[in-house]
Amino acid sequence: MDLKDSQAEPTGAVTRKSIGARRNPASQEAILDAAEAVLNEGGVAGFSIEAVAKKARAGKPTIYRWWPNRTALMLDVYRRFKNERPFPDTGSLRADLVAFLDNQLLGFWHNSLAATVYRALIAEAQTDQAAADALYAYQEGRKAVVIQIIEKAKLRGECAPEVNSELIVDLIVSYAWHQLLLGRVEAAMGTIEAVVDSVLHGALNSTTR
Amino acid sequence: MDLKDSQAEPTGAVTRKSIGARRNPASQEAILDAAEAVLNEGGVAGFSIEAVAKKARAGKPTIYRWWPNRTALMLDVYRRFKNERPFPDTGSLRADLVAFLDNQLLGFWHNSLAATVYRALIAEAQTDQAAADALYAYQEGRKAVVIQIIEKAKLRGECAPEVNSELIVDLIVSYAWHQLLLGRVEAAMGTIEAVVDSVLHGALNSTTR
Amino acid sequence: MDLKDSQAEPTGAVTRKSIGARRNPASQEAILDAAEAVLNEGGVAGFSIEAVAKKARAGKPTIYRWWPNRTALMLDVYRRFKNERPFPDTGSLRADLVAFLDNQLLGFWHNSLAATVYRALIAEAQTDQAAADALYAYQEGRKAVVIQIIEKAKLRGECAPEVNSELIVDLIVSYAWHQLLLGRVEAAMGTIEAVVDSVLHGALNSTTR
Amino acid sequence: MDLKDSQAEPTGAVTRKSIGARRNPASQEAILDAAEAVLNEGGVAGFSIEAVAKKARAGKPTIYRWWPNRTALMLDVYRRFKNERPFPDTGSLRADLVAFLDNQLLGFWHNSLAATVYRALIAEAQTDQAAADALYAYQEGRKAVVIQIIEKAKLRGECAPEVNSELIVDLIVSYAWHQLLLGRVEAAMGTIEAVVDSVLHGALNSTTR
DNA sequence: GCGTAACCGAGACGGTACGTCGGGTCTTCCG
DNA sequence: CGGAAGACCCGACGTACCGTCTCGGTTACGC
Repeated sequence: MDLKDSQAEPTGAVTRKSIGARRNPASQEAILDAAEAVLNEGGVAGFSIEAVAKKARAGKPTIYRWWPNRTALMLDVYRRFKNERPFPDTGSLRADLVAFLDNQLLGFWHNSLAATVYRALIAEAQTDQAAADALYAYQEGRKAVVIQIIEKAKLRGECAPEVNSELIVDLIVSYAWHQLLLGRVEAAMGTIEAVVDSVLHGALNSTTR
Repeated sequence: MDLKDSQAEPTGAVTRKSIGARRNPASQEAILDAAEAVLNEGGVAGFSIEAVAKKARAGKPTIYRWWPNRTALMLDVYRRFKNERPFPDTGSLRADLVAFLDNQLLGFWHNSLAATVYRALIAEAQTDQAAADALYAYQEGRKAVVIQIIEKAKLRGECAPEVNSELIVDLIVSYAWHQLLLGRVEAAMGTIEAVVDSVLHGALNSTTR
Repeated sequence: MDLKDSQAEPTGAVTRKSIGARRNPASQEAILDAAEAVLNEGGVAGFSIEAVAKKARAGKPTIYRWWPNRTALMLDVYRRFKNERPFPDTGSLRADLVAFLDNQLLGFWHNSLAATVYRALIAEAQTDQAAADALYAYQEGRKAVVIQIIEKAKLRGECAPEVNSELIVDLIVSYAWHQLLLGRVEAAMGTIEAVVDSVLHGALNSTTR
Repeated sequence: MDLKDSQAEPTGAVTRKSIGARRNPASQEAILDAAEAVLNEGGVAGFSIEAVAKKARAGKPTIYRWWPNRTALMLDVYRRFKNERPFPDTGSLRADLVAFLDNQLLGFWHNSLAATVYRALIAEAQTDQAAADALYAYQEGRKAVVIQIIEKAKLRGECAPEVNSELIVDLIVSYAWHQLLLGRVEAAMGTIEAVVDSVLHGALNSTTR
């Protein structure tokens, strides 16, 4: 957001030449910047390799050389957003799950281009198996961190030992996806604590258990 | 599934003429049949108005006359699948939720063209606001039934009164969507009971509450 | 040459719609006009389907629908030039051959876009067998007329009966091609009579025969 | 035709390193060999600098360093074919012209890669002025030899003194070009003597002169 | 009972974007 | 400095669909 102003519009002065028989990082940056800008301006529709190439002042073959399809490019754009906000592990499972849902999912998507990109990625994955695989792999990595946190909570005795950690994470991630895909991220921000409490306490009447 | 064999392949003999200044039901049927067939053969990708028109031996304007865009057409295709399987209300919340997840969601999608269509619809909704609205409205109607069931469980004392019914339904629907969108419906079939139990009992260690 | 002014530059007002499920002559005219204009402006290099489509305000698929490749399009452009100048048959073989070389070949190419197009066609035929075939067929038709004239001269006794008429025509056409391909049409204009005389009288010293 | 076997297919073992700050003849040979091979395999179409570079295991800049464009490279390829077959000067104009047409032109092109290269050169010259100039110069040199022979025939009294020698040569060369460009070299082989006789005796009925 | 309005199949139209190919330039790294 | 390598920008290729349009023909309805 700070140094891509020159590529935001093709000014004619930013032409990048080859720097020899190796990948030119400036071009890759410019392409990712342009992809981001295109998504920002035109939304998911209107995202095309052609538009990105034009905005980046790059040739289409240069894009196809490094990203096999638009999905891969979008995934890279998304990865650049990967916030490095601290993921606390506070010692409280509830606080951790709230932070997960807030910082890493809904809150990360809220008011952010990231939501647009991720929605597009999921849409793409419905059509393109490669996209689906990439998305799945990416997501498994994200989930693993939270699974570890739940396992720690089990050791602390905070969490029931028979609980399937992955299932818990899935429930939370699923909820976030669902709201994202229905365009209800903002509304869902207010439900974060209620969701976590639901997942933690369950629906049954504890007096009757 | 029973009377569309003749349109499955354009045999040349099925040409439908106009029946006057009114909608020809045969054409509409043929178009929906063709749309279904195209989805069956080519998956979500490969679904194009052009392909449907060709398969249905219909003109493109005939399609556009009755469905404003491909999303509307797909939604109609999906509606034809709307299963009328009994939705029991057995008196047991757990059994009802399992049935919901099984009959209405994952099990309905399992081994079915419905999954393909629904995935496509969700993908479409990411781009097309009209699709998103239609999808949202459709889904709200489906959720309402289950919300009522939970409310009944509250009255029975089976479910805690402070529970947000919609949230519970959302958790279950979200889980199903998530698995659908990742192409993991089959695998998810085996987790149905675990999911319902998770939602019902929560993750916390009940001995420490 | 008379009614294509509006298409010469895309003015925005000339958009041609479909006129139903059949070829739109206006589009074909506009495309040929545009092709001619592109050749006029950019020469043979710079002639691209893309440029023609842009200039004609036509979609590329519309061009490809009717002309399988750029060669076919160029050939059609050339055909439009086919001058309908009278081809005399004056009763004098020499005068007729001079007129052929002058009106139909070198003179036709002189100071004309036709030369550019024909050179490009010949060049294209070296690469593309379809172009070669089309060119050959076109040329055979043109030659046939002159062969008939020579045959008449034979009947008049003006031409030796053992002469191979086609060979005579070939010599003259070949000479014209050669000069065209070397870009020497203008210079060759001055040699027309000498060439015809050479072909008619031969090189041998008649006193020694 | 004898030492280029190793470059015919890039075997991986033939990489030529630099030999210091001067032109590496092996590379030049390899490039010409590769160009020839590419022409042989893919014909005129399919001849690209890229293909030659790949086949020769050379970098594109190495080619561009020594040949300004593809035309120059093709011209060099053609020059390597310059046959040194004896050009007789038998003392008979007819025999000499037949030999010229046979040995140097049609017969040289017959069943030969030379035809392919020469056709490509002519095609290139239609687009590229430099190619046209080079081709013209090359051809003038070839013609000069035959012009001398005709001049000798004039001195012998065999040829009419008022005849334009260059024109005679042009007629013959033109005929050969024409047949070459239409891909009719083989068929034209059988017309060689008839052509020469036509040029020598002319078409007019000698009894009426 | 006859004109007309709306439907139907068909397919051309102007477009946008796709993913690929090759052109000619440039730069690095190695010898 | 020569040469291999290959990335770079660019422009054109030929294809697939989009959504619109007009056609010629076919009923059924309303005047």
